[in-house]
Amino acid sequence: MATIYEVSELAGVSLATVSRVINNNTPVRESTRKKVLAAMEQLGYRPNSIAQSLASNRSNSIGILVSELHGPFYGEMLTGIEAEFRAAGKHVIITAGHSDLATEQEGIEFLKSRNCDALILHVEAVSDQYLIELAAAETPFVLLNRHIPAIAERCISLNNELGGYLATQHLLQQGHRQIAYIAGPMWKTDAKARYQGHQRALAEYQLQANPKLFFEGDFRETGGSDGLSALLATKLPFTAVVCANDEMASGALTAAREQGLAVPDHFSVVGFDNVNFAYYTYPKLSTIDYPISAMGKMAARWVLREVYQCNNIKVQQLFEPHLIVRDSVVASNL
Amino acid sequence: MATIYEVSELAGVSLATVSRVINNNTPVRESTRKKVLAAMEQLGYRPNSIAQSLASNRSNSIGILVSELHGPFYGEMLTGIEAEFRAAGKHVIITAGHSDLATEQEGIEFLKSRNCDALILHVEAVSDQYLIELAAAETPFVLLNRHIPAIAERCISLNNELGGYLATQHLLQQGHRQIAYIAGPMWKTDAKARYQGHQRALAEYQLQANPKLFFEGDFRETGGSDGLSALLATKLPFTAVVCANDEMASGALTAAREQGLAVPDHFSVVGFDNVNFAYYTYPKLSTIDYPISAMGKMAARWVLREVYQCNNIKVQQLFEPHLIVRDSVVASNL
DNA sequence: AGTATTAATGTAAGCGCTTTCATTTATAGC
DNA sequence: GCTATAAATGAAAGCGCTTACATTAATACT
Repeated sequence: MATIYEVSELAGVSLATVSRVINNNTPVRESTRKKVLAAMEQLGYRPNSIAQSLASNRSNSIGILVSELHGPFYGEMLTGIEAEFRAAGKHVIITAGHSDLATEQEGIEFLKSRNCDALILHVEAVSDQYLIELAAAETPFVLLNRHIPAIAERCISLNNELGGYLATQHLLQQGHRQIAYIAGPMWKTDAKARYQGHQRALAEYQLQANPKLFFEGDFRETGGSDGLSALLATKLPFTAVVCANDEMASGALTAAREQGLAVPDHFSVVGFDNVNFAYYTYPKLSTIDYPISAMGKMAARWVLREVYQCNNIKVQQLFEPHLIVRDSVVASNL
Repeated sequence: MATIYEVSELAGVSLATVSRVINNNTPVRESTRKKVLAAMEQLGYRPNSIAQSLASNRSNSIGILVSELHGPFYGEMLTGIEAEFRAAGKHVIITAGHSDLATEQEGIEFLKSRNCDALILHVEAVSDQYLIELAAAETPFVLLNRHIPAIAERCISLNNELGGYLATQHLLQQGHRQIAYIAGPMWKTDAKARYQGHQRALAEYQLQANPKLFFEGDFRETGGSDGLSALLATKLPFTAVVCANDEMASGALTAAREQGLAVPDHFSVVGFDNVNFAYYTYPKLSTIDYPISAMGKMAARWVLREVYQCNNIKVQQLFEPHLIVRDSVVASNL
């Protein structure tokens, strides 16, 4: 593979001149430029981005650390981010942290060691303190779906509490009073905040969450189907279930069907996230819209503005969820 | 950030000795090693993988080019690959080609320029010739879900024709004779092969595909719902629909429901891929299992064997699909 | 034509590491 | 203690590019 040395020899110019043509950032006489470009073409020369990165301490790439690579939520997040950067001529380097402390830290180190110009971090296990210290280091990063007040300027997040509130408020407005809840893992900030919103909505109707109608799930379909089975096993009556995400809601729908119960005839169901398949469940799922693709784009724009000085970009950092009413909720007939 | 120069000064040894400790591949006296490790710890030294890559012409990373970042198919593929490499201490660099010729070529160039030790390519737009020429170059790569005879040793693929055959054979065995077909984009090799299998199964029953009961979809839900609407609009009777993938099957299920038709009561439906949500559709989808996660792992193992000399690894290159019978097919009552 | 100023280009030294070959140190045998 | 051999370590030259500063060439003005 030809190097800049061979191009400079063939074109009859210096290394610096070839580099100026590659980067097109300082003046080069047009006739000289043509000579250099012809030499590159003839030699099939491609700049070595590893050497460029070492020499310039830049890499024109952004590292993205997500919890998982599968599932509609992450797919939409990554698609939103990658589309924004592709339009800006940047590449992304994606790695997964699997909600595990050591793996998340290794992922961050890997991306730093690749000399990424910036990181987009969707991390759950590393501590706030770790991220505050990382913010004091050189590589800029933006946090997706997590809010840390000490570094608020680097956070793109959703008001999860409001989302939990809207889900339950919708059911209360439909007359429901006995509402079950299938939560995400409660060590997760977003799972906790959604439940807090649920409790706030109940409090407005002088109601309290019944701990016997609460199941701590895992944000997966199996968490939803296990959760519904557990709730039914209590024999306690309920007319609605709030699930802390759509995947568990989907699992709950399947479990209900398997036990011969019709949604929303027997009870209503609300999810959270509005991921793509929510439209295709049967019945179509009422849910809380989580604009993750838009948030992903916004994280990308934050990087373009802060790191690449694209100064005419506006960045929204706090997102508000809103209710999507489909077919899985009906008025309570009690 | 400390460099190898500062470590060598603090430890009182040469650069080469520090490098030997970093790589742990040539002898270093134990007392020397301890001195160097202590210096690294004190300085918070982290090797710069950009410089390592330039100096050694290796990167300990594998580039993966997939068509999309969203959707269950790609999520499972990426998860399978990444899990295998994470177990081997390697990192992956993921980029998307979006089934577009220029974007796929840019993606390959990007991954090559990152000095990836190998590439895993799920590409659809670049030509066989392009890939044959790439095979003659330095960077090793393995193709996922594509078979090119000239470079067969680098291909991990599924027998798509057999999959199409099994889907239709199942319906024929259930007594169906009027079978509609919603295809993928027919320029795609896998879409074409699946339809060829469909035709082969029909031929065994002295039947021919009815061009009026054929719709060319796009492998997306909308292709399935549009396809079903188009098929119903023909007013021609059919008792079953084969969809060339599960996402279109899901769209077909939804479109049927929207037109007040019950699956499988009104007609049966078979999909292809067996992606995760096929289990959660209503009714549960009969489909053709496409072991994409296993194939992803196999591609990773190919790289570990061919590039990293992990010689006790067996690699299966041709995968056979098989039928998954769930609830969306019943016997034809004609 | 000469001089001053500006534009274009060249020189050379890294960037942070690896690795080959040379040198030094340690060890074994007599 | 001396010599031969082996082990450990050091010196130095890149890997492919960028870029600061110096030099050369071009241009404008008198």
